[in-house]
Amino acid sequence: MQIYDSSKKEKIKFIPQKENHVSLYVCGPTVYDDAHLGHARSAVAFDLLYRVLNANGYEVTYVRNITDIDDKIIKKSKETNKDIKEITSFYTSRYHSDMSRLNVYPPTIEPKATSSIDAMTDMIQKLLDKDTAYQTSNGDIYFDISKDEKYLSISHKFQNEEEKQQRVESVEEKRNSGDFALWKNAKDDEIGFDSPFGRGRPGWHLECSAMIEEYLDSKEKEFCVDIHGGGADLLFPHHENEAAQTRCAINKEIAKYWMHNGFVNINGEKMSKSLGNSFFLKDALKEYDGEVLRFYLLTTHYRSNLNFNTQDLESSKKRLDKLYRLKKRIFGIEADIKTDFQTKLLQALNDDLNTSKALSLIDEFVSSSNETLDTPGKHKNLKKEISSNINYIEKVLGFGGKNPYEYFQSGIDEETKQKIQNLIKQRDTAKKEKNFELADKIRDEILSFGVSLMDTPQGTFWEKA
RNA sequence: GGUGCCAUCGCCAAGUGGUAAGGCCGCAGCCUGCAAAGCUGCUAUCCCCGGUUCGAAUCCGGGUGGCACCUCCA
Repeated sequence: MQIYDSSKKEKIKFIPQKENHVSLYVCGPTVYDDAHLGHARSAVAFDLLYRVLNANGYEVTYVRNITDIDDKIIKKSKETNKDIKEITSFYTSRYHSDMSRLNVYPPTIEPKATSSIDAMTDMIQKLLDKDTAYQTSNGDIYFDISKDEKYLSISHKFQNEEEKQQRVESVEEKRNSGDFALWKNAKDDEIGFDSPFGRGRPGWHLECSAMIEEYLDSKEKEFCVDIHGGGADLLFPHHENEAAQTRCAINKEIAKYWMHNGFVNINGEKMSKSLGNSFFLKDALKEYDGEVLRFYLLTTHYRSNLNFNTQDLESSKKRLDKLYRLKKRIFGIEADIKTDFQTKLLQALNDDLNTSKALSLIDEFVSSSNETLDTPGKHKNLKKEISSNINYIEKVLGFGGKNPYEYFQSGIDEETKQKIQNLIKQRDTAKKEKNFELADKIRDEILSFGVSLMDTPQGTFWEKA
């Protein structure tokens, strides 16, 4: 496999530290609201990586955290007058159900920040002991970036002398303007955890370093994890700070490879809460099947930005529809045959997850399969190959696994389905009697349910339009 | 202001030195009672200007335009 390392800024051969085993850590969501498409993009991108690693025969330990203590959560708690725990458990389960709609596998381990407080305070203690961290008079603890010689080596952010010496007025006791909080002292009524340094809560960057050490660190190896991933906006300062903490606390680099996914843009601008242009995944899921959204998110290479628009989403739906129509044609046939197509598909994905290439291979596979199926004959072998290929597509790309009839009829209630079936029978009768005028009239009626009809030698089928 | 990414057909999008994949849309045809679905065919010289090279969308230099990070952010 080749992957693009966003810290080295080049595509390089992927070699895990342990043979046949990969440790993967991805920054997960802060659970204070529903997930938007951007969260979905990141989850889908790394789910794809997870699947492709598996397809290459690696055993993968995949950790994705849940940030369940944070200023935004506290804010939400105050606004809604709800307990923090209530908010975080609610949005965690919402996140899980949204992601499962997108066929995103659960990670191997999904630790919560609040469950790793001890690991975090241990790390802070190590940093305090080395004077790489310091406590201010109000009880907050900061990381001193000047103590880390390799600071900025991950993001390559340039900081000039002026900037380095510049003090942020609000925190006068900070040694360097770039110093970041490891521990925030709890004010009177705020939520807090007891620690050797007083009651408080951890800084955001700290949890990933602590969790990686707790769950993934291969002690005897050079790097804590093989791959560390997240959204491109996390490269700086989040990942830079994580790396600094780990480097200074336990004297090793946190990750061998860094991978960052691009954004979902709306009208050319990054989708974000603060810009007010985000929309919830759950709303998109009302209109489109989760697999359509997943397919759409995969049309653009994970590192590029994806400019959201419904025209392209529609185009993705049509491409996925075609795969499912092919699946209908071989319905009932199950097989597991190795094919050239599968090799090519994996090859494309092994090249830094080239999904555009992979998807184009699928289009060609669907088209050529249909072409052959259109010629007279039983095509028994071909059908087995098609079935195997679709199963493989589901395995590595995460779509195409549904029952094709259910896929096309999802969102239509039973009563309507029954009505449609009855009308189809009436139309069949009219057709047999060559009463095409009536048949067409009935078809118009059926179409008004928002479905389309197709007459085949096997009978008349309908699909949600 | 500092740092970085990007610019390929109406739309989406691969290709990163050897003569432009694929999809959507559109047009024509086959099939069909008519449709739908499916199939076939047709549609670009790669933002601009220089340079390197036998050869560049691909490398270098200079423009222009867009976006991101530097503050919470997938």
